[in-house]
Amino acid sequence: MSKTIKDIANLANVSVSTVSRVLNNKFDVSSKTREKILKLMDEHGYKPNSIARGLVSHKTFTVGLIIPDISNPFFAELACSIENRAKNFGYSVIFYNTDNENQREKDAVKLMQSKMVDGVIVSFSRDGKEDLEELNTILPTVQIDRKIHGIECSGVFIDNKISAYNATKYLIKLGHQKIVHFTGNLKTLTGIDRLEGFKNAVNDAGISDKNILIIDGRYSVDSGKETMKKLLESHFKPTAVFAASDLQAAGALYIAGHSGIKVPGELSIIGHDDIDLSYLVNPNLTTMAQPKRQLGELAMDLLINKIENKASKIISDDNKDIVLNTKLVIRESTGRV
Amino acid sequence: MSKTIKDIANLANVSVSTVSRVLNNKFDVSSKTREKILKLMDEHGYKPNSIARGLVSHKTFTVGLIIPDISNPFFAELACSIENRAKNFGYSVIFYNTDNENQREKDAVKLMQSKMVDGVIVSFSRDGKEDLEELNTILPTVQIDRKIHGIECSGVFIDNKISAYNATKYLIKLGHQKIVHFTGNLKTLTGIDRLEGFKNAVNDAGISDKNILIIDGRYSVDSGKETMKKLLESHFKPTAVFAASDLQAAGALYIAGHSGIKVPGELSIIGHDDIDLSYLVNPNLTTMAQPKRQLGELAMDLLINKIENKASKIISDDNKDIVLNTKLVIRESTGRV
DNA sequence: ATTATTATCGGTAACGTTACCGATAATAGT
DNA sequence: ACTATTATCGGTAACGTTACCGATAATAAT
Repeated sequence: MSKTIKDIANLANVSVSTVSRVLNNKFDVSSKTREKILKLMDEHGYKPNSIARGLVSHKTFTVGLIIPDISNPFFAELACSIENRAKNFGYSVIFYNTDNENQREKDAVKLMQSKMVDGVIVSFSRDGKEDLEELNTILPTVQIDRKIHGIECSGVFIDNKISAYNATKYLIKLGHQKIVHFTGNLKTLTGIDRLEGFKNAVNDAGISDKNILIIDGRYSVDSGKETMKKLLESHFKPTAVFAASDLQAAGALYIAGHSGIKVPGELSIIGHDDIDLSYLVNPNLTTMAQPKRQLGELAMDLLINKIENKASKIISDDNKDIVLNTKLVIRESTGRV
Repeated sequence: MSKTIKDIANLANVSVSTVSRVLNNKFDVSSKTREKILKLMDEHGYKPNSIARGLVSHKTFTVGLIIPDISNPFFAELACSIENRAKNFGYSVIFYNTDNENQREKDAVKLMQSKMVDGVIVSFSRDGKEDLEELNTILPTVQIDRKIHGIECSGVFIDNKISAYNATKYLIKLGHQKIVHFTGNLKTLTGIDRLEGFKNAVNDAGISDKNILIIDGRYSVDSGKETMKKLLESHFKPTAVFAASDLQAAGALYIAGHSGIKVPGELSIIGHDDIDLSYLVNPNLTTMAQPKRQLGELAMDLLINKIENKASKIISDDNKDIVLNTKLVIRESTGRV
């Protein structure tokens, strides 16, 4: 079927070693035979078999990306920048959706090991701690977005506590004294930290517990809709909502709109992440902008470092987390009380 | 480092052949030694090296996904359903963003061949015709969303002409007689077909050329914004817009909103695709809904068929396109003139 | 008891590539 | 002219697995 190094060698009347040498730009081959071989490879459309290469070199130039859900715009953007960055380094990426299910995370770990990827970028739920721990011992691994503590595995994150704190503080600055928080998935540190940042902000502002409400949620639009419905059915009447994600905020906005609640007139809503959607909804969302492209690129850079340091057995400083900051983007969904 | 079949064989005092046999569930091994080996594999955390497997079996259980941009929600959803489906069949997927650049498409083809994937799902621009042709001869290939004609390579699509025709017809039914179309990327058949469907509909309705306007665009939000700005600066005052994608429609909506143009009061807008965004913007978008999940799943099914038929050398009927239909979803962005 | 059959296993080659060690021929050094 | 060096190449083993062909031992058939 497709030509091998052997075929080219026969065609050129040289040994496979020589062909391999021109393939790898080794210097000890005359320019005459090099040209000849190059020409033959081109004519016969020879493409090196990276599977065979991988077997002997123990390098596949492939990295794994294990994320909850690539149809979530936030992760899609991460994936995009990771893939672009990977391409620059000559790597390709194989992705795996976990749907936040631990069994899938386990499967993913097994898969990555079996596929002999050179490294992995992961966003695990806390249930996956053991699995991440295992993965980290067998492969260069970097975490992204969702950190799991207590493991010697660095990553790139944002400071969710500060981010949530600032979001809440902004609401308070606008005069809001009765605020509800739609939490993210509390099986992720991201969700927990945002909750804590929220609590800290209301505490620091001296707002009493009976004037705040915390409702459990997930990061999705559907969750935002459901949570908003729950809120409307309750007797708690807040003037502002801090949603743990823009998707939730958009869902809440949707329900508010269809329930005749004016935003920001009667209710202010602030989201988190600044995905494309946030400035397209109406009113468009005030939110905490994550540097998504940068997150992805830095994660890839960190991974490349780990991979290459491991190869050269250098003990380096690549086990330090990279923590970026979010930025408050003020748009139309928030206003003075 | 990690255990090999040889290690297990030594541990169990058997040959590598025997270990390989239990690994592949061959029947000619006694249950006693099978148990022993299974136990040892478990204890030592043995995981088969799929690279080595792939080298001898010429099967990697990996498929390629070559798409313009995974951060585009439409393709993200396709990718999600493709990956889920692939998982069911025991395959993983490696994805590649082309950014609609032909050079990237060429690179992707080379990559997929070199990585020895078992098959590929592609969404190419028309510039990539030769490359798709080449890919199709060396690997089981199925097209998705964007068809390139004149190649013996089937795929799953929607009927874009009919879909655009119906979208336009709906506008006409609402009484609109002055309509503009924001085209998609005309380097894709998808864009061309939607344009033609639009033309057919206005022609069939007897609307004269001077009452329609066609503006070149791309599928992105930014394109929608720019195109809308262009439209507003022109002297053409339509009562309705048919945008080739929801992203464009959302961009147009954004500009309309910030220019004080009431939608649908002064201008009706209909989009295409029905991504999540469409019902979250305000007013939410009337659009032609694509069966995205189904598109992805059927593409994967088709690919699996091609892969396995090729393996068993059966000449089958898998070179027929699958064409699905879209559905008009009436929401708030369109109204009577 | 002797042969035929089956169950169970081992040995070896192969997949396509790279790494390593030598071998030869060509050139340089004295 | 003779040795030392360099440039250029070939041969072979190895990576981890599977496929194939036998070999042995155990059982069944006569």
